[in-house]
Amino acid sequence: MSSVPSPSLDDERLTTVGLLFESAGGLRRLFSTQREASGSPTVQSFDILIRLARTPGGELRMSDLATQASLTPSGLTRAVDRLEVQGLVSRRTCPEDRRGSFAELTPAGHELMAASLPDHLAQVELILDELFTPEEEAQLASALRRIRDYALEHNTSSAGACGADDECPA
Amino acid sequence: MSSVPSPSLDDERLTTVGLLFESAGGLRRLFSTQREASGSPTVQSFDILIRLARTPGGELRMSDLATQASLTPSGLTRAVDRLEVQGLVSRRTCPEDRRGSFAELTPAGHELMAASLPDHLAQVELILDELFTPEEEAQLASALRRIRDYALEHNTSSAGACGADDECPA
DNA sequence: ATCGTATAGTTGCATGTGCAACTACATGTG
DNA sequence: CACATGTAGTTGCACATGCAACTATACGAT
Repeated sequence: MSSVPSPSLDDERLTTVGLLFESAGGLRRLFSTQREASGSPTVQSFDILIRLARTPGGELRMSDLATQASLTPSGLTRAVDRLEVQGLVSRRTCPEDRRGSFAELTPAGHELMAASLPDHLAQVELILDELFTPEEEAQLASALRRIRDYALEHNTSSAGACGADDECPA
Repeated sequence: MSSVPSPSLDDERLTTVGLLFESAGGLRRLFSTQREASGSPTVQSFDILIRLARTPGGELRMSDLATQASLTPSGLTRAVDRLEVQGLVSRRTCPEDRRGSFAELTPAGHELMAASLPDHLAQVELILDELFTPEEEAQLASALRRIRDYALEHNTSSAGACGADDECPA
């Protein structure tokens, strides 16, 4: 009967990991449906735009942006292509390493973010403030940051281009 | 008072949300690369399989599985199609509601999970035990569960019918 | 009973994404 | 300097996913 001989199926850690995926996916969908109503760009596009907007200096290397957006270099190339066609982002060749490129918001991109961010921030605040106390939110952010940094460290071997954590706002 | 046009860009909550996406994406990639080495199914497939394996009774309605796997009904249909072709999952028509279907692991599916789970669990334990104390992990799980439940409650797929600019009062 | 509406799931089509191969530049070694 | 090796980013191709439209079943009203 008990064709499942592994009690490990009940392990709480598997639940935690499953919850991480579910919460991220669910939140993404939630943002997606709201965004759909306001005619704003897609969630993936918005994720890229907001990371550019939140970066001090306003520009990011393609590879860094790819990491932050959880995309492969190829996926990011295409995503930035689309944003460039829309006039929201522009590429700038890195002068010190001519292989590399920076992505930065155009004036139109900044405008769009300025127009979209209040709604988005309001929704985020509504959710987090309802679910968590400030301390709980800080603990959550800390825990997630540890997971992210672990993944960064163990994924593409050398990902240290970002210098310190604090340089990456998200 | 600064010249920054949108001070809201510095909001910590945006960072938290960004971390949620990054940590989930990073972890998914991490699992993906390890899984690639062991010749096991894709991460998306594995996510579906593990959720089936961990469900008491061993079967889930397609719609429930779609929600858990962060997929649309259409996406899940295709995913289960692939797993069915591989002989890992089978469909069973729900006797009480003939519109619905259950998905359940086949014997081969159970075998595969029994073979794959130890490695996966070991990796998960390695990560979580290194990053968190048991208390911290429980807090993290609790926080994520709240986010997931919030998203579940507010998504309902028909909520988009609100059409208003702000959030859905639903 | 019959109709109209709602729900579960599946398919056509378009798009986004990843992997592998490729180009362009950089860096180390003789 | 020439060459080999490594890195940043882009493209071809294949696949997975979402949206909208559709089928089949259930449920409620008259």
